Amino acid sequence: MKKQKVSSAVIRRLPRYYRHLNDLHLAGVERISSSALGKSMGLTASQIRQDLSCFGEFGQQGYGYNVESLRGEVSDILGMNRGHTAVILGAGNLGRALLENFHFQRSGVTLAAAFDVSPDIVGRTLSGVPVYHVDQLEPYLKESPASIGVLTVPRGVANAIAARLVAGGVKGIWNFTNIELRLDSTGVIIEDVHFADSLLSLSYMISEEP
Amino acid sequence: MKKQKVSSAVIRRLPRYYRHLNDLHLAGVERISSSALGKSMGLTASQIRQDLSCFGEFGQQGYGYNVESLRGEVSDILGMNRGHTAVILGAGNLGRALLENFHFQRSGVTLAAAFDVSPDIVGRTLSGVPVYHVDQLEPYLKESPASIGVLTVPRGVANAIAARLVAGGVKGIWNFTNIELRLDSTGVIIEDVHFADSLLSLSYMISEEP
DNA sequence: TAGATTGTTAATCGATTAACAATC
DNA sequence: TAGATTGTTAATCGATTAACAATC
Repeated sequence: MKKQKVSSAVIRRLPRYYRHLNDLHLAGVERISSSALGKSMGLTASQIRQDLSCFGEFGQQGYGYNVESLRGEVSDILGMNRGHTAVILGAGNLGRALLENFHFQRSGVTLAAAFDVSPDIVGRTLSGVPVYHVDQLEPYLKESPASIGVLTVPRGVANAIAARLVAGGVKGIWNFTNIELRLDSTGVIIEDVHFADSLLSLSYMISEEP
Repeated sequence: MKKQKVSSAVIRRLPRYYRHLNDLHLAGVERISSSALGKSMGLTASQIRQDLSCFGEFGQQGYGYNVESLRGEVSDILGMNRGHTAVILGAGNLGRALLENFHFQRSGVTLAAAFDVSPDIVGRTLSGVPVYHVDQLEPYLKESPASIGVLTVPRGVANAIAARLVAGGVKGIWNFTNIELRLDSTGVIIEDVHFADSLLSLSYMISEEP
């Protein structure tokens, strides 16, 4: 087990490893070599072995990797078994789509509550998740700490709500607003999902040749 | 103007440049140097000049860059003025959230139509966008070509619908399903938005220290 | 003119790939 | 045992940073 900083390129590949290993497991595959896994993922065998070696020695010479046990290792590495909990801030269209459709539990995260300001939904329960008024955020987090805040509020209040989440003790913010949060030096991790950036990259790639 | 392949690292930064330049413009800033822009974006001045030099010479010694004109250049590079059109496949929760909330036009893309199978919404118009039955996809695209297909259908039908989009002539697929589409050698670009991967990366990053 | 800042070339750094001894 | 495949070290490749002449 090495104890050097893991590069962000590796971190970005870990969820893909998990996804592929899970699919292989569901398909009944028991063992796989780095070269076979590489072929199916579009990576080199070298890269896979190099990546995994950041975290331990999971394979066996002459055999390869046991799919189920490697999947377990990767899920541990990803923190899927840490019992992370999340709260959603903003139950508008996008917040609700996530709440009702995205399977947090499949990533090992328990979605515990949602917060909004609209009287139409505050007090209701959506897909088993209670919706509270944003005023209740601080007392709620005091009682039920959460490690992740999902930010799906309007642009204008994003930074203010983010600051309250940080004060409330979350460790990470999953940011769906299209602004860049400024929370320097708080140690809180921000993971951005910038739809517009993604669409613009696609636009660039399909625009190249005439 | 160099004519060498632009690395994907640069492509990923282009939308951020656009976003920052747009904000600066809206804030009334007229000119900016690479070092000032770098400071505000968390990049080195060198990197910004290096990135921009892939596409042309947009600055002036001793002065820097004109914000408005550089914003225009970047929007051209990104293909925002190419008149791209998009269709959404799948008007369930996520598809509808995109349709009703995401401002395609701000990325220079016109959202022309949505397709679904549910009798509840086929035939309706949501946020000005007509919803047709998926059966109509082929005749629709023949009549009104689209460059981008937004894929928000259930996992099970994703590959089949993607293939139909490709056959219908789209140049890119904005993929929100959590599978990896296999469209090798069609030349169609796939841009993935994998929520689960993003959340798992965040989970990893907040799980490191005990 | 003097100061500022570019575009570009060279140097450095980091990530990917290749090679191979170890060993199941 | 022989074949397969690992983990790791070394080589290569690419991306970022630094330096600087050119020039507004």
